[in-house]
Amino acid sequence: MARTQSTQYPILGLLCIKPLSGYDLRAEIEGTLNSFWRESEGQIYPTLRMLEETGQIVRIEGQRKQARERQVYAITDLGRQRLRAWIAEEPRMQSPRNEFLLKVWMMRHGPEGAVLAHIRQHRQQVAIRMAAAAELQTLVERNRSFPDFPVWQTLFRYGALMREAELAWCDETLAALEPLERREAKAATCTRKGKKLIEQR
Amino acid sequence: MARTQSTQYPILGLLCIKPLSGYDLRAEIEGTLNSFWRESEGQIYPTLRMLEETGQIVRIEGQRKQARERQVYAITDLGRQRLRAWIAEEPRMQSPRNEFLLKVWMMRHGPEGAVLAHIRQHRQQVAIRMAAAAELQTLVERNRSFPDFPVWQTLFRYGALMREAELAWCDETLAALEPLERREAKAATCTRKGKKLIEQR
DNA sequence: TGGCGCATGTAAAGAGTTACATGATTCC
DNA sequence: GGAATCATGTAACTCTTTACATGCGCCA
Repeated sequence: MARTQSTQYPILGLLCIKPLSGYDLRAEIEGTLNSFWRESEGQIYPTLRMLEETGQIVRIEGQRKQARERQVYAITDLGRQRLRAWIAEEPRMQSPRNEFLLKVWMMRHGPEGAVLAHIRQHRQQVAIRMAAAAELQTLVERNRSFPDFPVWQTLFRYGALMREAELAWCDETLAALEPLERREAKAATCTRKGKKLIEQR
Repeated sequence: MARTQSTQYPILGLLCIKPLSGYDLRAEIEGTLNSFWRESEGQIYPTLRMLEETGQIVRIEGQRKQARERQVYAITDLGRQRLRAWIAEEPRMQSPRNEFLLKVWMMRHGPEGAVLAHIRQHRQQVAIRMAAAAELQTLVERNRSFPDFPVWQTLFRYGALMREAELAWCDETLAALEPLERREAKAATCTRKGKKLIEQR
């Protein structure tokens, strides 16, 4: 048995705000939840069908008569109930799988400077996300009166704190490891030269 | 097509340090990589076999004659080469899937106080991990002369920075949301009473 | 002799990714 | 008429999880 499916919950959560189509859901997850949730295309439509079959959502627009007609779904009381129960459960901690840090950990087994380049690029990507988040936040600021506004604020804050910490780490680490790698690169070059000489004998 | 398998790389990385058995690998990943990598039990042994078949590791102890005999593996030049190539590739960013933050985002759709309780528990777990990391760090401090020591230091630092930010966020958020939820709980109680009266009519 | 830790493995099932196929509508 | 965007969906594949099976050696 694999773990239980989690795709359904962000869908139910979004439908709590207002009825949406599969396409909308995808855009919404991509656009506003993307800092802490991702959903792959091939997962949304089957999940919508499952949720409809189990009575947690209903189709309120589009009868699937015409092909590719826009289907809009709304959450039902049962759906709201299920979501409520899930929220109350203790969240399963995402066991992390961070390729970036794994590569940092192994940096001495990779080509010279490769991981330092990864760190520099990571720093840049974080900076870009930071700017994007700031932009999104100013957009959301207009809905100050929305009841979810305070919670959204805390999530922006979460992202900001993490990204700040990440940037600080990148700077620290580059400062600490760049001179080190340069020194080792020199040493390695010497060794290689030495080896070559020996092999040439 | 799913993404390419990543289990093999932490295994190769650990075997770069010294030869290990499947059991050791599991313990090592659980014990020292656990802040940024996880590996499920059922994945290690099949991966070891695959790596052996493709010549990236070799068995240097245990002939599989006796059942359940300890099998120790060492990395080969080919394995080292493959690992090197993988490290040089740009790391794929982990698209996040954070149930905890998803529940925070939906907190108004869950039972009163449930998510605040999650946040309090989260804070506690982070504090525990913080202490565990500090302990591990003092242990590692003894190997100052080890060539990987500077890199390990930066990884400890990464964990410390993230956990600090996480704790700060928990405190901030609890301070911001606790009074809010109390106020809303009161309002909701009034509403419910009102509804009941109406239904009793 | 019975329990615990070391140790290696297998099987089933489902979750999730990727890539592709198809068609409607809008706008130039 | 054609390109871009909106929109729904399927198929193949494989990774990962979970739970279980097996057996050795130690030691109280």
